[in-house]
Amino acid sequence: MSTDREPLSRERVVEAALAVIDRSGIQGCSMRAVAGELGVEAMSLYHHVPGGKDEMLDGVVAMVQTEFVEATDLTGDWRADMGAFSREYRAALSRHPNVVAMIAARPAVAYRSSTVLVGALFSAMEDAGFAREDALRAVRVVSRWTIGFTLGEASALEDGEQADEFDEPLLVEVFTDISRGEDDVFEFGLEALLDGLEARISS
Amino acid sequence: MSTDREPLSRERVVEAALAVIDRSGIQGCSMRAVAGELGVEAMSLYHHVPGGKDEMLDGVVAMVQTEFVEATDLTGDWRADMGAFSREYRAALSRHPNVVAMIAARPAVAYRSSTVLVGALFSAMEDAGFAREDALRAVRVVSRWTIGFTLGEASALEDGEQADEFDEPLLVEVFTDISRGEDDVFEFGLEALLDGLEARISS
DNA sequence: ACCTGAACACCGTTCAAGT
DNA sequence: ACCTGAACACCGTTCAAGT
Repeated sequence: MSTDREPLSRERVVEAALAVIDRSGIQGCSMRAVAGELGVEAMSLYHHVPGGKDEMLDGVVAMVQTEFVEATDLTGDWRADMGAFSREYRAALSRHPNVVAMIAARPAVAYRSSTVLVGALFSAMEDAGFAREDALRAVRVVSRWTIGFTLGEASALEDGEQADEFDEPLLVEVFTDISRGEDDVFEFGLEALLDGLEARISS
Repeated sequence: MSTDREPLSRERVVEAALAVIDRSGIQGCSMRAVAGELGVEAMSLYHHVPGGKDEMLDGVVAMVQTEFVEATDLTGDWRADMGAFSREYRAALSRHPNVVAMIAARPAVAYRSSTVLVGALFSAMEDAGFAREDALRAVRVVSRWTIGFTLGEASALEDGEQADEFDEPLLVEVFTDISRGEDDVFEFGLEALLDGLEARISS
């Protein structure tokens, strides 16, 4: 009721865009649909997002990224913190599966929104004896791994229960496995990666 | 000259679509553009790709995937083969950077096109003493890692030399590092991951 | 200042019609 | 059998006009 008359703002536009994307995917996120969500005409949006659709989608990425950054508590222990980084990242992306592909395609926006977190991770890793160069590489490796994992996860989910469609027994096994234990595979991969990184501590 | 009169076929349509995507991105890959590439009207495509644009894009993913599968020589040594899998995958995706995001969003098509390869990898890993369950997990972890890495790489490239745009010194460092050594970071991450997996051999 | 109607140059896709 | 013209219901975006 009263919210109907709330004035438009950049934040409200971006929020509405995220709501539309969560509900109907990126395909369904037209300027007209976002405007409809706000009870307004499409052309009104351009006053609050002058850069048009691109700027609006950048805003959505930044918003999801902020959600994850704020949920992540750091302890100063590099291994615990890198794990928290990856797990909270995956959790935020799982809440917005349709946004994952957008984040992957907008690394600049993503990095910008998580500077503080990444900076703290660097410190923890250097304290633990990593070379600065390796700390830089490790953060990129883990964050890309997390995005790649969550992306595959989100798409496999979307593809649905195709497992029994395949005539190849191996594929049936792979896809059955996929739909059964995403959490297990995530933890398996994350721990393997962290083990491999730990072996690279140089001091 | 003579190719102008070659009859249309599913394969020629998919080839043309890949050419358009490589040149102008997914955005630029309209049915009209692909038809133009073939000197034909948009509506003609539907006779060879009855499923429309979606089926055409599935075909593009399968074609790039096949390119990578055929380039990958296996030795029977799990670690060498897993490395070859990841490196050749990255190489094929780097040749078609605009296709990476499409592959990530179509895991079913991707798996279907690489069954033989994945099957051989499983055997090699079981021979090396991995539990079957861990071999399944490892293949998914490495393939998603490779996609995630290449995706970030392709997008960072596209974003261009934004490094000096940032006011935050940490971001400048991260982005400078990004544009300098993608190969180094890839090898660093891949070896760390393989080390972590190797530690999980159970026999 | 903030919103909008009409218009422009595009989309993917259908369907009846041409050869 | 294979290709196409015209048409439909959509896009993102601009711009002049309304309040």
